[in-house]
Amino acid sequence: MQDESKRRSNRERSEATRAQLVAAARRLFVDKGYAETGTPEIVAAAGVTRGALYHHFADKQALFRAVVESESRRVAAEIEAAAPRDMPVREALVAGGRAFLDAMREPGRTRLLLLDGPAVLGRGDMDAIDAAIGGMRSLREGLAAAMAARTIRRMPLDAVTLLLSSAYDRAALAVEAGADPDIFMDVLAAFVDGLAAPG
Amino acid sequence: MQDESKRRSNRERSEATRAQLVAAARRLFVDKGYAETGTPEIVAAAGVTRGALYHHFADKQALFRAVVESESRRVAAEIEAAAPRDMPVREALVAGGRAFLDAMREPGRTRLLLLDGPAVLGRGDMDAIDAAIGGMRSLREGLAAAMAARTIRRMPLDAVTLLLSSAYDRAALAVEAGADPDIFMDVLAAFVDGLAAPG
DNA sequence: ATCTTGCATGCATGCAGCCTGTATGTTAAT
DNA sequence: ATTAACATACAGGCTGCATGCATGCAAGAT
Repeated sequence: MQDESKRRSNRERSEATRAQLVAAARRLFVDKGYAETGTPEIVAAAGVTRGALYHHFADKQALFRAVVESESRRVAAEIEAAAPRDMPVREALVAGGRAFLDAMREPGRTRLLLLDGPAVLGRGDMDAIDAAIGGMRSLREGLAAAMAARTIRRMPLDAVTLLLSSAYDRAALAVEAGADPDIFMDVLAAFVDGLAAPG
Repeated sequence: MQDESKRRSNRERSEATRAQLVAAARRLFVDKGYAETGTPEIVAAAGVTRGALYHHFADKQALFRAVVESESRRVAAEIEAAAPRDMPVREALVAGGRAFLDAMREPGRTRLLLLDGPAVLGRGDMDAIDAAIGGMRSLREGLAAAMAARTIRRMPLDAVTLLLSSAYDRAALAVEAGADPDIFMDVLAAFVDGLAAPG
């Protein structure tokens, strides 16, 4: 076993420190919320000092943003794994929705992405993150495909995406609060089917 | 002009002080957000001291809750004025939705009720406020009437209410961000019509 | 009816603890 | 030698509480 804690390159050190900070921050932000979590607590959990934190991140909010982006990426990955692009459009929408609700049951995700995220980063920034790397991107693509295939009516794509995405978000919150996922899946499916093209 | 600033009864003093605190807090919470607004700033704007604030409210969060409840009541009042109980059910749903979007254009309401509210008070408390005194109560009643009249299908009422309410919320945010209200009204109407009972 | 007496209410001030962001110092990589 | 990666120390601000004071108020005594 050669010495692995010393003689690290700067790149390695930075990446390790950043990862530890993001991981520790995620745990604490999830457990206590953004406002109630102090940077002294975060750096203690990460095993570094506040100097390291403010070397790698501009401020506490920037660290939070890193946590949110990481989490958003994971949710999107789970959705895309469950609803690949070559799946039939309606089936993909249902499977993607189901995967989203499942992914959001991972503890802390609703708090990070749906409660603290919008309040701390602003709705505009959260929408940008969601549209770029989050689950909303998948939904938008699915709806676009469904419109192209005439599975659902042609409607303003961005507006439909935003509103449906919002309904999915609220369903995730309800499920975490103890509601039955199947009931919400059914209602969400009814929403989508209600947009079906006539004929 | 008789002396009106002195010799106030205790009740009058309390109500005046509370009202000034809530009004000043509302302005500042709207302008800068909950976290960025300090109690020294609030009491200065209200013309009182921090002692008065902590005499009337348990903490900063309790003051925020008072602001949110007041705002929620006003939104609900506007909705009920536009969609009285004796209106035909589908018409009432549309009129109520329109009134909600209009009411939410009052500056600051989206921030108070849709961004800071859930983060500061928690989704559970915000849902409780919304269901008890806010716009969600009207929506729930409208949907219940529509189901009873077979205007829309019979579905789990609470789930439908929650998801539709969430879509309306997101529409309000989009409108405030500059989107065209008519587009979102159309999409929301399509959602409701998609739930129409067959036949 | 008025007066006094005791208590509760409404509020002001000062304090203790904590947190954030920055500036400065130190060690290790390049 | 120069710079990156951190550690430490400091300044300012904020929250919640504890204490102190003045006024309203209720009830009995006169």
